[in-house]
Amino acid sequence: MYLSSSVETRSFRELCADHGLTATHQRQVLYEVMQTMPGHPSPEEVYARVKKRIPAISLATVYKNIHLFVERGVLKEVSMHHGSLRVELNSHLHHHMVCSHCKAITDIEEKDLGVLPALQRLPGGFQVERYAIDVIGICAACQKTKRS
Amino acid sequence: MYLSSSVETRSFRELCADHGLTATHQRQVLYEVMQTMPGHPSPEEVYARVKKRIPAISLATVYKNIHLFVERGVLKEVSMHHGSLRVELNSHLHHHMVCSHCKAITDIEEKDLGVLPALQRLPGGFQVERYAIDVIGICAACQKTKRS
DNA sequence: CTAGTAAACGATAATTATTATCGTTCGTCA
DNA sequence: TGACGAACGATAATAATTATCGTTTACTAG
Repeated sequence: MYLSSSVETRSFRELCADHGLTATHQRQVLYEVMQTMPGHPSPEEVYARVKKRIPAISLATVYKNIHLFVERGVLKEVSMHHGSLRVELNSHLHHHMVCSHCKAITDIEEKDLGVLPALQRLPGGFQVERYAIDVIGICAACQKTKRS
Repeated sequence: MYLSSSVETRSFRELCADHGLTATHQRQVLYEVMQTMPGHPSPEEVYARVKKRIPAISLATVYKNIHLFVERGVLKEVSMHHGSLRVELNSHLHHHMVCSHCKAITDIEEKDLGVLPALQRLPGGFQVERYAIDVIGICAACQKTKRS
């Protein structure tokens, strides 16, 4: 298995170089497939698509590369994923700061966020219940620990 | 097993009545335990605490009641949970509308949200990477389907 | 206060999602 | 081209969640 040398390939190799990734055929197909999936696919859905072009690919490879891509900023996860459901009492209005490194969740008061989005007419007759804002970044502890 | 008739119990029964739930001992303890957990506990963590007061309780009961409480608005989930990881290409700035009924995710442009939160000094030296805003509500399709 | 009935419970099997392991193959660089 | 670490594929293992089902409980009417 080898990489072709088309224009698309060249730019994919650049993308990998920019993000410190080695360029493999699997990663290229995964990336190209993602470009054809405008929604918010799950790993299984991505796997199904990639499998059409690389029938021998392993689901584990898809998972590993999705995580790598997210880590390096090529992909992002749609809502923060904490491994398990997290709940809280539905009391006063507040939002969350989530550490993208250690996944720790801290409350933040709505007023500390500054100006809030105004409730407007939203597309498609969507009936708004509430906003949930995640401020994603690196917590103080992980900043000290340096580098991921 | 029976319910005591303390003041706390009376208000818990009211809470259940308000949310259309039958008042059971397990639910009362679950609710009281949640009041002592200010963070963002997982079902397992809640289970561990509840088990101290009701050693015979089943993990399944904790899951079932957490879901019920979330459904009826007594609890809320910290980040939307889609059953599996969801990813998207990290392209232009946008956020998401999430249907709390069918969990469908739709993109929404940042400008369509109205005013955005201003980046301010955040508590604890948290270094912000980005905001992720979920507009939670009921999508048009689920509004037609009426009532959950 | 007691019986009837639907809802809730507990135990546990089953399912889903994700991660770890490990022997083989590939990509990079000298 | 050859060495070596990274990535891959297969698959076992783990973690999280849900389904099933027989028993018990809460609510209502009498």
